[in-house]
Amino acid sequence: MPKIVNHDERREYIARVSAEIIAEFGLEQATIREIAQRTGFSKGVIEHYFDDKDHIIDMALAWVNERYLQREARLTEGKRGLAALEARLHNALPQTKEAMQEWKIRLRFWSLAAVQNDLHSLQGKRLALTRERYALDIEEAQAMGELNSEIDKMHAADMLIHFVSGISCNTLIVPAYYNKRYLRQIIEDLMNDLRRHGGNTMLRVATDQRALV
Amino acid sequence: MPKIVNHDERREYIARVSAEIIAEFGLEQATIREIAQRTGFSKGVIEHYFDDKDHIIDMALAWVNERYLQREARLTEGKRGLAALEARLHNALPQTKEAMQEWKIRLRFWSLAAVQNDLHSLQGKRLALTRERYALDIEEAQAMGELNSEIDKMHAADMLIHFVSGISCNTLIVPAYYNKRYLRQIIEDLMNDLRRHGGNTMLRVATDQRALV
Amino acid sequence: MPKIVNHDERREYIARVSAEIIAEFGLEQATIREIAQRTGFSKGVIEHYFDDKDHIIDMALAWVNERYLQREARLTEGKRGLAALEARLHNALPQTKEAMQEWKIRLRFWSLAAVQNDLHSLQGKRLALTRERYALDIEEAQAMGELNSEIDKMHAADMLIHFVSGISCNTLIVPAYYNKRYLRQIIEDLMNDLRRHGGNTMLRVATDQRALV
Amino acid sequence: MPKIVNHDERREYIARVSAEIIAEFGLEQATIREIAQRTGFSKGVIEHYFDDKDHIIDMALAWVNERYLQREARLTEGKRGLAALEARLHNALPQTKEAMQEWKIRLRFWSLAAVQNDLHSLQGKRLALTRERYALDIEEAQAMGELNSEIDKMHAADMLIHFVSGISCNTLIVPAYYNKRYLRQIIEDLMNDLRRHGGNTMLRVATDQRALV
DNA sequence: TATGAATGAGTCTTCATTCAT
DNA sequence: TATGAATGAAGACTCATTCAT
Repeated sequence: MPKIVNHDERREYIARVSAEIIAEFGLEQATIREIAQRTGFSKGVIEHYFDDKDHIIDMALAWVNERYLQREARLTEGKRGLAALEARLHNALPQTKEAMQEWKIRLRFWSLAAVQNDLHSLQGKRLALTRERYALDIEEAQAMGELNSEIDKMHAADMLIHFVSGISCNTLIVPAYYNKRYLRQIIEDLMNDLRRHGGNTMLRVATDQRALV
Repeated sequence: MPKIVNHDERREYIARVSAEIIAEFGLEQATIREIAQRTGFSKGVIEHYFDDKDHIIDMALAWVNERYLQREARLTEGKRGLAALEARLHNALPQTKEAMQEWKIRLRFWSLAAVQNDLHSLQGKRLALTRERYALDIEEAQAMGELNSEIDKMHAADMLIHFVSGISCNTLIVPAYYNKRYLRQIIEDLMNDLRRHGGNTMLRVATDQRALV
Repeated sequence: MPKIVNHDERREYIARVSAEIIAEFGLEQATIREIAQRTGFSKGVIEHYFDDKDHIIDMALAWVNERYLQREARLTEGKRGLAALEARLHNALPQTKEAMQEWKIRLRFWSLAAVQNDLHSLQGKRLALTRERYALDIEEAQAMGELNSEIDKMHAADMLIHFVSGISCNTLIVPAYYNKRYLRQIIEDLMNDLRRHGGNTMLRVATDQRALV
Repeated sequence: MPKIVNHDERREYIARVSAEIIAEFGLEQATIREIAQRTGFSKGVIEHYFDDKDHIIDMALAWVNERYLQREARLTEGKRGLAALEARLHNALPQTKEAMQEWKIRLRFWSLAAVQNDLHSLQGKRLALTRERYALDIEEAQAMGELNSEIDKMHAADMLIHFVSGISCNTLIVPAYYNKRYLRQIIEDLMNDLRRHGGNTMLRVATDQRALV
């Protein structure tokens, strides 16, 4: 009998290492050789667990998304309405090494999806799921009287997503400017605005703040 | 007597073609051979005008940004305050083939900058310039009484940039969902909100609207 | 207590499956992995019964030849002279799925033997045996008065073998042209010629000649 | 200006060397690296002149066929009827190093075509052309009174092709048995038979038959 | 100034084979 | 006896870059 290996575990491990390489050096550097070296396996082993390079890359992205979702689930556990929304935002923005890593990978795949139409449907599904989660928070917040009930939850969810996407992208490319304090403050402002004015203003949130940078 | 050629013109031409390839097929497909073929020049000529491949790519990005800025200048000419801001937003969002192309390239470079720290300063400068232009519109709008004077112009400009970045990214990867009508509506909503409430609400903007998609 | 397995049976089974793969997809596709998958055995088992890949391939060819010979024996049973010869020809030509398969494999090994001198002796022996069987039919036909006794049986056998080889090769590579009806007709013509003219023809040409080899 | 290179010439050279490798060691050994080494070019040069490996192999086969045809044209020049046919047969059979080489390559491609249906049409065309050339000789021989006019020229041509194919295959795999003397004798016998009996034999069998195809 | 010939490093992928379990 | 994990060599192919002409 051969050595017993947990395939899923190993696949996950390889996917994780691949994700790390992508986040640290870029997709181009995530060669099979590099992955083999960093995992400590030989090239053949990598092939053993994955059909081809694309498969590895897909799994790396899936792994990152999965980690992101699990963290979100953990952080929002027991929370509802604005509290859940706040946790969700904190989890999404690149405030930690992990989230930063996720955004680097996500951004790389976005740039891929931008020129490969066959990826639109996959990205569309992922986005729709995220929108649903945000919308649910808003809906609950409305039910709990935390938010103005006139707000269109789907649209608001979309706005939040755009916001999160934009901030995160800009944080990645100019991290010195949009630092952790900035991100924390943004979320705090946003939540304060939502709590105090029921979802008014967004643009005004920073008026009573000191310089951020 | 050597043939007279306009170096800058040729350089620009090559940069433009490179940008087109990147936007259409991705950075990976923008090989020197492909660029040579599409421009009609030989590989040697390409090299003659550029140090190496990175140089070509840099110029392609610069060319795209230049085109974007010139278009913005043209569209905002004679406008001030919210009118200028509106023109700026219209110009930025991927509503046209050109803007779409620009975002595809921009996104690709962001994903590069996300893993190459040496690009941060360049991107930071570009971002700062954009922020300035937005902030100036806001300042003028405040001076003209169009906007609440309590608004922090730099922060508001940042918020707008995040917004624009996020919407544009999402449009690129799920263009069927975030279509042109959606983009137009978003800008209209935003401007209405700014005009009516002096910069309140953002999240509420869509409550009195029909479904967007 | 070890599991009891019939080694020869298993070896034959593996050889048969390998032969099928070779006939259907070519020798290159007959990888150990593919053979393992098709047989349902693990790669290790395959190796256990065969020294290496060459061994498998050799056995596949041997298996095909064995099947061919057994079918010939069955079809010629109780027949002598021209009747036996006719059955032999029918059995050899690629008129059935099986014979077609055999020729595909044979052809592949011929192309191997053509560049590997160490295979000449093996192929020479196989050919000699075939020549013997054909020659025996001719000898019996002569004894029975079916064929002109002046015919050199070895030479005639050779001619028939060349004929069969050539027709079969051409049938493999242009099956639409040399279809089953064509093959049937060829054999019929040949037998008619032999029966009517006693082989005064192609087969007789060498009768007044010295030994050739 | 770069070095001027005659592309066709170089392509032909590479094709020739590839053909030599195939004939000497087999198709599998005709790797790009080997071809590069034997031609004295680098791997990149090979790529420069050919789209991919298949292209090289195709050209190698084409080159061999071309050489064969040109030699045939040279040898049959000024000849008609049976004289031309005899020259054609002499040219085809593997009596020389060159012809031997050609058959090795031809055989390898036949074994490929046997399992790749997409090659049937190509092989069919080549075969048809050969059949035409043989048929023309026969037609002229009939016109000149050398051959029985009842002979169906297309069928006779086919028979000759089968014969040539079969003899050549067998010569390749058992060259010690079917040596040059054997081949020479075979042709002599065949021609004698045709001259003396007007082809009342093998070639005539189908005359009183319906169309076969 | 311009060409494209030439190079060789690097990529993914396939595979026979070995071997620990 | 049996499994499949692991290895590493070798294949085709792509590409930026160099350089003679």
